[in-house]
Amino acid sequence: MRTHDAGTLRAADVGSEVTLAGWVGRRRDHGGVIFVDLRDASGIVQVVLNPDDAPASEQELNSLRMEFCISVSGTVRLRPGDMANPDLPTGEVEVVAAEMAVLSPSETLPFQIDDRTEVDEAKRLQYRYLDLRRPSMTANLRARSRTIRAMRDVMDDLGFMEIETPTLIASTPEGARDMLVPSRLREGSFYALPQSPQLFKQLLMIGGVERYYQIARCYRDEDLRADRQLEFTQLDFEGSFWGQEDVLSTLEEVSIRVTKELRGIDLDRPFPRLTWHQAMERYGTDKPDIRFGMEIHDLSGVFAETGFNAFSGVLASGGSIRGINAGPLGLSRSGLDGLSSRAQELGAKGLVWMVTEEDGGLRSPVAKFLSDREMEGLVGTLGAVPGDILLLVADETRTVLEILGLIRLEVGQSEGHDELAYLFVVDFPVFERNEDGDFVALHHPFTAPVDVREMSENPGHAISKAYDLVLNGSELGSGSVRIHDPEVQAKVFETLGISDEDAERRFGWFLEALRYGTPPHAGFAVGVDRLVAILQNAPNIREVIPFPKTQSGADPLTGSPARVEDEQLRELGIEVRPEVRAEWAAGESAGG
RNA sequence: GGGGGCGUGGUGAAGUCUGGAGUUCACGCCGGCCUGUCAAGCCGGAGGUCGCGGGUUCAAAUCCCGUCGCUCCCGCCA
Repeated sequence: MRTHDAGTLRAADVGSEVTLAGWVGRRRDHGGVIFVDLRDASGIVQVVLNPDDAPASEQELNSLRMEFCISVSGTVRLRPGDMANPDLPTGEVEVVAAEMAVLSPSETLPFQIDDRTEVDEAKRLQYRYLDLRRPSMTANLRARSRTIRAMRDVMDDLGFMEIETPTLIASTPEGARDMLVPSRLREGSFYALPQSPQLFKQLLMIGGVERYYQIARCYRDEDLRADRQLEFTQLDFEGSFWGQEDVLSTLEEVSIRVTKELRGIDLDRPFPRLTWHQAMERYGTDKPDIRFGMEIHDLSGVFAETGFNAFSGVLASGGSIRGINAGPLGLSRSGLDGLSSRAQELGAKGLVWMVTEEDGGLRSPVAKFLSDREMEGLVGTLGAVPGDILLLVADETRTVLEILGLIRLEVGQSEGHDELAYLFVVDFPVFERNEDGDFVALHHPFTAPVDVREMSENPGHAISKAYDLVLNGSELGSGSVRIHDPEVQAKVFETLGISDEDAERRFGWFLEALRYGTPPHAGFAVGVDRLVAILQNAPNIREVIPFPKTQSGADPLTGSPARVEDEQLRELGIEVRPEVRAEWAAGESAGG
């Protein structure tokens, strides 16, 4: 149907007879000659429709509109005179049409297909097939494809085998909510869609596979965010006779190859590393953006003897005072007060700002409560120079770090991702406490502790062989050395408060599998959507997912999720509660 | 579950704070002119219950209450 791709034509093609097909990007009708920007997946080339050449009937030529799908046969020639368009890769040439045919006309578009205007996202999703014609979306899809191919190339080079694991699995009520799928053959029972292939890839290790990977679709039924969808894609891999360094080095390989592919730059290795504890202390988060400094400093020593009640009270109750040097932010008094109220929104009692003066003194609403020695200590600890703005929070240490971590991002983080800062965070704790004070696994309960005895005796401080890959403040993925000893696995369940009975019921099959000569193994999962989004400078992962869901989990194009026929429910042994049906009825009568 | 932002011809925006005729700008659409433009240009035209419902008022896009949708964030995401 065609001989060439529109976007590939160059001066070297001059004189060629070509047949192209694609869409009318723009039409410039001069009454006589008509110029059409013909767009296909490869790009754009200018087509000249001259009525003197009678490429089609006059009526057909005049009927051409945006996004008509057409085919054109003609000759490639250099553009005459100085009419080359340097903004187009094909700008030196044009195709003079001898024949033009409308393959498929288009109705007037619901929105313009154009990267310059930002159309309401619900509208874009409703007409996603049109949205995908926009050059930025085409570029994102291509980048995603190249990313996944580069990942497969790396994994193949390293001797990994690609294996598919099931997506209809048993629910293990731990962690995120499972997406459930009712079983017809066993009424009243449900499959779960996997949150990750975790247990299956461990079974593959026990099965002697040694090196597995998969581009795996994963599902978590939790609230959506800019970087979270109900379903998402991970590069999931696992290796036997492997430790942490094998995994991290593989991750470097993958990141370097993908970054080279999409950005054309060579990353240095090894990637920087922080322990979880360092990350929390210096950045107030386990996924620091290290493209900029503004590190958190402990100022409790500076204020040990302070007469400022707000600070001394916090210290007396075991909290701490910490701060960042935000540099010369260029904020007004009201802007600074805005930061204070933002900190309060985030859960701090307050945030104190100080501006460093030319004479080394500090201007601040609380300056009058501070001694000269305290001010000197502040300026010294935070390395402040005149004009620098210092932001302090006093509270329970955990709160202080969290708030300063968030404020640091709000005042310091740059908008896009021109610069890339990959980082490994290692030495995560095995457990954290939930709101009830019970231990829960910070990573997942199959993660190996560094020291089993330490884990039993002092679970709150035990370190695990778990690690994260972070890029520009985003968690790209997590992994760990897994437990291969059933005794250790049982101890972890015990510490988590899972009884032997419970563990046997939920994971008995897995504990049994561990007893048959399980090799030591370790692995990781990289979030493909997040990685591509960052490398493409996209504001959220929906931009790199062809058909994403809205924040309420809906697809405006196909109407999912949707109700089903009562007959379907009956077959599954499922009933919709009467109050839900009442809501449906109310919603239908209320309308819009 | 909670907090913030947004919703105005087909699209994007201004107008909303401080109520006074559906006003304005750009794109698109329809018609006309135009044979070298490339976000083509010029002239003319059509097109909107200002998301929806209620309230206040002589008067509501504008103020108040509720609701729906989209979005960002907190919770949640082993």
